[in-house]
Amino acid sequence: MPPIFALVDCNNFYASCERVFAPRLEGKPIIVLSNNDGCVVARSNEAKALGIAMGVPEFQIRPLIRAHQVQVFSSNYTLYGDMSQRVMETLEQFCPDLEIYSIDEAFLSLTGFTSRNLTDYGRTIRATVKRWTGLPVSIGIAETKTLAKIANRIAKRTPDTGGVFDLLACSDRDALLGRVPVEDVWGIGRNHTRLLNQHGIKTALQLREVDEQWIRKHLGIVGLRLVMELRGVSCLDLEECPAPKQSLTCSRSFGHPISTLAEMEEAVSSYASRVAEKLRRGRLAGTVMTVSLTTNEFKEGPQYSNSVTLNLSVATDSTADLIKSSLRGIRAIYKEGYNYKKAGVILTSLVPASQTQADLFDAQDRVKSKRLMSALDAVNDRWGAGTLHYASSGITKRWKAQFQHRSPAYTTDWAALPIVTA
DNA sequence: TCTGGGGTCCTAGGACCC
DNA sequence: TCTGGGGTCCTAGGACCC
Repeated sequence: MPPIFALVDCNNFYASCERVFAPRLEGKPIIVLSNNDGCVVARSNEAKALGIAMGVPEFQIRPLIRAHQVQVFSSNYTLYGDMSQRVMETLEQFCPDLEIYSIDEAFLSLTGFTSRNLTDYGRTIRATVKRWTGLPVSIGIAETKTLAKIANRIAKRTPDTGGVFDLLACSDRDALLGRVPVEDVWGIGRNHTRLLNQHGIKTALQLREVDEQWIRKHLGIVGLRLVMELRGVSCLDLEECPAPKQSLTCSRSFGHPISTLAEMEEAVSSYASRVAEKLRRGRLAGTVMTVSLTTNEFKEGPQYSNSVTLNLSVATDSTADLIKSSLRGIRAIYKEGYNYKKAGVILTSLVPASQTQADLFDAQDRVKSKRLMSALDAVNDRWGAGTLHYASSGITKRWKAQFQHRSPAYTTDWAALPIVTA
């Protein structure tokens, strides 16, 4: 049976999540900012219409924000993560074969659903998600994932589709592909766009017709797959079981520049703690740690960035171990005389925690450490992240990122439940 | 004053082995 | 004169994604 994919994508996801809990903002421009309230990472349609671009720094659009009373939110990942889960659970009711592709997107396999009118089925899905979660979605349907992405884009931009577009049921496919700029094709980024444009390839339709040898040479195997997908040959399967994670990162910009080793040690050790928590949550342990730091490239003055990779010799998920290594790393690369903007801790060579190798020369009491970590996680789950933490992570944390416009955790914290007044 | 964070996959080139 | 070649593993860097 030939495969059929649907791509379901939440419209302006973060902005829409904020609006669900602030219905007075219906029809108003909304933006959501990145960590530290740095850049715009989500915009409602009204904000897009004002010309606010994705990724612009907030300080550059302040006059626009004031002039049009744009509603500004800091990002609230607890809220978005919970809303995402509700959307995915709803989709599962309609189609058990589902791949959660990102926080706001899922691919469904509609292979074998052809006895139905797929556009109608999509409309039912869309209406149900809206009713159960309050969030608007768009749905694109086609015989490959890459084409489903394009169908989704058409659904989103063409109001009379009612938010659902089935490329299989469409008679003028070539005309539509001819209107899709090549940079909007899934898998074509800035650099490939430049290369393709230099060779006169400007649309999805033109990309589809490119010679296979040429594409293999210039865009590699990934590019070749992409072209085949545009031709309707499915090369990317639905991946229902996510592959095990290969790396785990905590990297953050500071609330203000750091210029002392002591403060840098605090930050890095708190990032290492965060990585340790994520490891334990995923029942993983890590063997190789990379610690990095960097100054602010947007500023004048001397720049420095560096990283160091440490082999931990034994896979671990212990906060104490990881802090110790992160401090060793940061001391190796820290140089006096710079204003640092950001640091990070990355763990790689991850293995399931149950399969960690015992090291004969490892003198530590692993059982004791494990009990300590369980207690630490339990307290922080119950009383809030960071209730218990290692002293090396600092008490004042002056370097921590700022969130001036954060909305409450409406759906995950009893104290923040929205209140309905009659 | 103020510019995010967290991932994956592929490729080219070097080291090493036989 | 003229000095192999193929396979594997590892790593750094590039490109892309949301």
